[in-house]
Amino acid sequence: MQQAWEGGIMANIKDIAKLAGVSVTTVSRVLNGHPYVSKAKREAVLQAMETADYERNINAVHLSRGRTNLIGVVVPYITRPYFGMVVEGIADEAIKDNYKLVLIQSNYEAERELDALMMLKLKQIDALIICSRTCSWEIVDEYVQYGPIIVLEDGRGHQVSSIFMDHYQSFTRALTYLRGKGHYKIGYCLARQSSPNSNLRESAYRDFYMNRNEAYNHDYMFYDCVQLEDGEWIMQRILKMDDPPTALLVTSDQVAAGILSFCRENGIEVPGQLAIVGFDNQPIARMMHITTFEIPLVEIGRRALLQAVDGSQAHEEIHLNLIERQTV
Amino acid sequence: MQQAWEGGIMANIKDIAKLAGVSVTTVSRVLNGHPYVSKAKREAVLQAMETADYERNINAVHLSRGRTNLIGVVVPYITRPYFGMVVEGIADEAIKDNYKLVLIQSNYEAERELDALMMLKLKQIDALIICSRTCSWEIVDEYVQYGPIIVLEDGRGHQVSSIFMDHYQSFTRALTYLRGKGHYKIGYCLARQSSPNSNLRESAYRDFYMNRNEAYNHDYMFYDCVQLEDGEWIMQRILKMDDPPTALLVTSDQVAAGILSFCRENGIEVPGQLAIVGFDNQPIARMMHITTFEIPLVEIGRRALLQAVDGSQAHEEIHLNLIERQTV
DNA sequence: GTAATCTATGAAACGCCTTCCATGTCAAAC
DNA sequence: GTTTGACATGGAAGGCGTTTCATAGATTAC
Repeated sequence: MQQAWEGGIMANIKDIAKLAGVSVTTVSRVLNGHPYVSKAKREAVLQAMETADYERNINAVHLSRGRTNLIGVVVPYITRPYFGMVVEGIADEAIKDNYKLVLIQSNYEAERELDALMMLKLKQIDALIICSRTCSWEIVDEYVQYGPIIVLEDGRGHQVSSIFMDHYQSFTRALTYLRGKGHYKIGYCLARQSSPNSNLRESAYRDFYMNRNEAYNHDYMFYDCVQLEDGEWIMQRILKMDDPPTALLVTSDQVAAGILSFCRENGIEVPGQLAIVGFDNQPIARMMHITTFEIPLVEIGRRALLQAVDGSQAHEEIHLNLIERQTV
Repeated sequence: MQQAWEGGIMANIKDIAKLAGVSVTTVSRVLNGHPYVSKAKREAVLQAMETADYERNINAVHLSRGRTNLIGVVVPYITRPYFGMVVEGIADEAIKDNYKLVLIQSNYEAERELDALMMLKLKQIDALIICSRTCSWEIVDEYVQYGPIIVLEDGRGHQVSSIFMDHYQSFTRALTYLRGKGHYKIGYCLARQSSPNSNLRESAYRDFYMNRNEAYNHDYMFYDCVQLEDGEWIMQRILKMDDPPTALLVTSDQVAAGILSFCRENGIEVPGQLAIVGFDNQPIARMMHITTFEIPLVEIGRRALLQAVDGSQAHEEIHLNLIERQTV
């Protein structure tokens, strides 16, 4: 299918070659900045491109090279600030390396993630960054042969690159910190019940109590806590308890903010009656003075992109810092 | 460049044709679900594809078709909830139509937006949705010939599709509403000083006061207000005023939330001392009971994608509804 | 002075799929 | 009994760069 061009037809490399009186090879060399082109011919080619208003057919380049300079990014929901920040970092870095991003919003549906993996297989994207995995490792492992896959969770033991946080340690630290402040009845709010990160956190919690030979209350565990609004039902449930927790580890500042907001409106003193530790250090945590673990999400996004471009396998662990503010 | 394949080489359509004993045309027909293929051959082809673990080279398809099923989306910052919600809508709808998104974060740099326009020209994307424009109309107009361009602002008079809000009317309505509540000293907080949407709002403001032969105070106008944190400096400035505004039109719920939060912490009564009207109806507005104009951002994103796919030119105007809560 | 390099250049192969056009069969229509 | 149209199938012409290989003159090396 020929392309429209002002006054005729979109020029292609052949036309340019003819116009400049050289071979297509030479034009290609000029196009790609290869050496071994005489100054005279280079100029003739540039002139011809100018005259014909030439633009490379990028799809032909992709076909020929077998690469697209496109990198896939899978996020469950782009509206969640956590993922927004990661994508921001990825996008910032992508520009520098002349990559573009293909955004795949998975809604945590395996099928959509599979779609993204398939794009990698079909070489529509050069690499894939999975910000929160839905597919099983078995499936992901099948696709590593087609290109770099980067995950934001502990990927050691798999042929992927990964950049992940020390959730076990952070949770342990948070628990110790709260214990130091006299809290024994500590609850937590997680996002997905059985995500890799959640598992890590739950083991940290279990171990913390087991190591001390103490029992813990299953009512203090909340799942599917992801957004502001979730603060409300969490607190409603806590209010109904005979023996409510005195502290809450909340793995998203959004949820922490929702909880805190509810408390303020309902006269529940924070940290007096309820201490709150958030995660992420999002703007809202700063605004509401929430004590939280800082996660350098933008930076993580950047590094993920670099890993994607680099292609060599690596595993980076990120240590989180606790920022003490006013909710503990 | 041949592709690796288990035990040899990635099969291509020719291999399949040979394996199935048919022509490549027939294979292509099966691949694309065209009619006029006998059941026997169709099955033979499917069998062959199975055997050879065939996958189409998507880049070849793109080259051949001159389309990529990719749609570009330009947003200044993906972390801003406003754009996050729009992109969410776009992504939701894109999946249904089997389109993927290429995300271009412009940071309001014209060059990056130009990059996106260039992708359209090079047919790397089939259409482009510009959520907040940076380039001049002259430039955009040049690129409409290469494919559908959709803008989220009033695009009437240009060869683009557009979906936009009645900002003039909404602002007028908000002002009337506040006046009805006894407010004369009304200020506003805008994002970019000279964006199309801001201009609309400023004219509404000016007209409102001019029509009444009243003067207005230039100190009451705040620009570059986009995120939570901006609430603070806005309020700091207001606190320093001898004659501060009694009401504020804030064109982002994020900023409104920041302002409200500051007020609560500093004993400024809302709406007693300061009334606040937000825009967007984001989750945070619901949580903080902010009176706000609802903008159906996700739905707008959806429609934008539909316009992109559809390709026919259209201009949709969206009317905003005021949601009365507790800040006026 | 001759071998080894470097510089320049182009033909042709390669990446791979879609689609137009031509051809042929078979059954329904008149 | 012939015409018409639906159904089937394949050849070949696109769509367009990149890259390998071959060739040859110009230098440099020893």
